[in-house]
Amino acid sequence: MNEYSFIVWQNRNMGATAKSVRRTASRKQRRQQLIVATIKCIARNGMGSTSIGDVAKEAGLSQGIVNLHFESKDNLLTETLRYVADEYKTQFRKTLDEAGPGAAEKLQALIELDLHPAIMNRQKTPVWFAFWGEVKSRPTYRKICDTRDRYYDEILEDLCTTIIAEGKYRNVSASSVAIALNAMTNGLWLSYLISPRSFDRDQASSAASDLLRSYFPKHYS
Amino acid sequence: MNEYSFIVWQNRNMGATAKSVRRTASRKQRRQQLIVATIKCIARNGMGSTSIGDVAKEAGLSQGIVNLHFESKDNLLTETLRYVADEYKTQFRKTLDEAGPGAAEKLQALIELDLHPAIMNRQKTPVWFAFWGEVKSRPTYRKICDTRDRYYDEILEDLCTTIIAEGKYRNVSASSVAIALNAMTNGLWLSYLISPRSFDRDQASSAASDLLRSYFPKHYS
Amino acid sequence: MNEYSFIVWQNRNMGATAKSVRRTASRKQRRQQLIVATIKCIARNGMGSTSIGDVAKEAGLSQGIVNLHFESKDNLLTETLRYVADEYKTQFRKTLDEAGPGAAEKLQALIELDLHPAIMNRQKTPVWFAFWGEVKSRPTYRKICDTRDRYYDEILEDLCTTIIAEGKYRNVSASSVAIALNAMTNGLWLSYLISPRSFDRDQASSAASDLLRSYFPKHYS
Amino acid sequence: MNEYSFIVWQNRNMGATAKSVRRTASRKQRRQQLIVATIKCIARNGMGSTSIGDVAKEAGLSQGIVNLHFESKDNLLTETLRYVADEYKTQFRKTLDEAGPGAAEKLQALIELDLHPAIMNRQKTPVWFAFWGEVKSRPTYRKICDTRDRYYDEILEDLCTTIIAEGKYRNVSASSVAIALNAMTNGLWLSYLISPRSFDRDQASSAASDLLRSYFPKHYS
DNA sequence: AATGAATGAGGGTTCATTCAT
DNA sequence: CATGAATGAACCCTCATTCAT
Repeated sequence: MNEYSFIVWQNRNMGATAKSVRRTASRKQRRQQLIVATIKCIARNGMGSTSIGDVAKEAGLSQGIVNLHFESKDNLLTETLRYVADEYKTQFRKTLDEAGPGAAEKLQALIELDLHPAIMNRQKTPVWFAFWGEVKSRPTYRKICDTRDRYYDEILEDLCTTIIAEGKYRNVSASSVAIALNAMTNGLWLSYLISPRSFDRDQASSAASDLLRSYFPKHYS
Repeated sequence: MNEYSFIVWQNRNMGATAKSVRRTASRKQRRQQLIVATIKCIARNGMGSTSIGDVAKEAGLSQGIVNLHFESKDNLLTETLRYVADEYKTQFRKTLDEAGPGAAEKLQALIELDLHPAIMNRQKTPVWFAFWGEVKSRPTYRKICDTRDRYYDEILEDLCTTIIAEGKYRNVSASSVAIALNAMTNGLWLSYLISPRSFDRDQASSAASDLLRSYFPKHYS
Repeated sequence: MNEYSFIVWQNRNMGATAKSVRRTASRKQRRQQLIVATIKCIARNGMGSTSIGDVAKEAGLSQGIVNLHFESKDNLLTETLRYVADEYKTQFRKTLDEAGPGAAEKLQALIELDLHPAIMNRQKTPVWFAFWGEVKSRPTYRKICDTRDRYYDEILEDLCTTIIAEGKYRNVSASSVAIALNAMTNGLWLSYLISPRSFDRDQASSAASDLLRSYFPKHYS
Repeated sequence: MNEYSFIVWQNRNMGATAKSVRRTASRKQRRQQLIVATIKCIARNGMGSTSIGDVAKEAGLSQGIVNLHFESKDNLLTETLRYVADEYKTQFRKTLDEAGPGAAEKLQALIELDLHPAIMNRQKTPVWFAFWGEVKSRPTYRKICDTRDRYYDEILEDLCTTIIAEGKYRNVSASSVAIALNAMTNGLWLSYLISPRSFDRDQASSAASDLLRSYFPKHYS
């Protein structure tokens, strides 16, 4: 790559990473750059139509780059899923910490996070489903998803336990509620995936609120 | 085909058709046979690893057979999704008709149908997710799924409307409940997909019951 | 084939054969029917895009019919070429016999035959070139074409010999003229093939006349 | 690639490139190498029996190479025709420039070029006919051939115009002669194609001379 | 570290041929 | 004789991977 084309290349990437990625970007940066490109490709074309070449092109790099940094496509995809899961977890954790102070507020905030454009959007939702679609035949994917799921469930169940204790609710168990809430949010992603046009975020949000109110009338009124 | 391979072939087909079908299978039967084989392959290996050759082998037929009956792989997959969706709808309709007599019983029966081994099993669930994984990039898939979804939603909402009227429930709208229930059942499929071992069908069932009871305490007690 | 579809089929073929082809058309009739269909297909789609299935469809018959009557595609094509060559020869012979009375008139008539719409048209010309295109790799084609060519040449040379004797022309040999005339007519077919729109039949015809006049001024004035 | 197969590979390529070209061949060189291989294959096996695999093997390269450099077989063929046409045009132009000084000499030189072994040989002639055989069904081929034809015609007509003016010939028009000469040379190629053994280059040459002499007796005596 | 030409296995598809009906 | 479902080899093309530069 000569000096001129390097500059072109550099500019081309400005949009993607918001800061100058050097030719000798550190290993970690390059990996992330490729993961981000992978996400874009999967979101745009689906898992089945995402080739290593597409990813490289999306990243503005050369053919061989993926195998250089990830050894195999399989690896890239696994790392991509891990990245997506981590990102989700980070936002989840942050919401959990910042919302409050009570368990009820935290719970509601977490539910709403799942409906927030930062999480449920035309980029991320398809990626989740793309990976879920392969879960059955890829044990590694399953494991990563499972971990995320358990984490989510555990925290939801803790919050519910607190809320139930606070409200002395009977007739509902914390685990039941956690299961239902977890399922519901994932299910709403599906509705959004299937009919992104007609999907009404507010309606979904109020459906979630209604549900919480039904479970815990004293907390959500 | 020599004698040995004929017998192999015959046996291989026993499962699918329960009797030796040779060149006489009607066009419709052959198509169904191939669709069933496709479902098995997708469930076993995932969408991305299902080749036309695999499907043909699974059906005990030759390479060219798929293109002979479906013209293209795309077509086969679309027809497979349609088949799966129709099958679901049939069971759904049957449950709706046979359960009863009241709306509450019907609603509960429909929710439980989604958790029933006939619907939620290691074969069908992965197939649904395999197709959902491609929804973003395949408008046809989206449409078929959308239709199924709307149908489901509509009936659930009707039932909820009746129940709400019967019980004079306030604080919940029929559409809210329908959305939440639809989302929840789909979400439970995901939990089942991700952790088929630890997934507890009874727990899921009771979570669903708890939810219904929370919404409509007078009906589910 | 039931009675209704038979009638449909029968009608469909009326145009092609101008008389009722029975279901039990004699072997010879069927063969011709298929050959005619082959010619149409080659003229329309080219040799490379003409499949046995296309031919059968064009003839309004079933897949297997070609192999039934011709054993192989190769055979069908060879027979088609033979048919085309025979047809040409028949018209050539007829022209030779009917034109006259002198050699000069006969020669001119033969040249003009090659430019006549009955011979040089959008159906036949491409077929000739389609076969010539394969001549190098198909000895059988070569032989058939060669035979036709020699026949043509021989007769042309005879006529020229007569004309030269009549006119006591010097400076030209019969074989030279025959070679040139034969080449020219075939070459005009190429011009017609390549630019059927801008090709001017009259201009070609007068070019041929000019040529004859240059060779034999006393005969063509 | 082990040592033995490397040597094999090296030898195989000697003919084509006269020195070991490995992965370094420039894009343009590779394309030409493949085009040359294509020409050989078509000349040897005919258009219909020339597969991408054959071409790659002929070039001593791998299957995927053609699509890497030409994107599709269609493209390769079109470029091959273009190459052949360009090559012809170059030789034509060179002959036109170098022959002379008069128009008559130039004309004769051009006619003789078409009969020269450098142009009319067992490699090139079949290739021309292979492409002409597909002209009807491939508009792109038609266009390329048409362009070549018009170029040829135009120059021939110009030369004839000059000659006619010089010799004050009557009874012939420049366009008539150009058409006839063009047709004749192409037609001679056909004779050569059909009977390469018995085709007599000298006889063809003298037939051409006779023709010129008949048209323009004052110039060719 | 990065490139991109090259590979070759595997995919979807076409189609001449076979054969039970 | 005729059909058309079925076969399976061969095609073109894609793409993960390798490797000389």
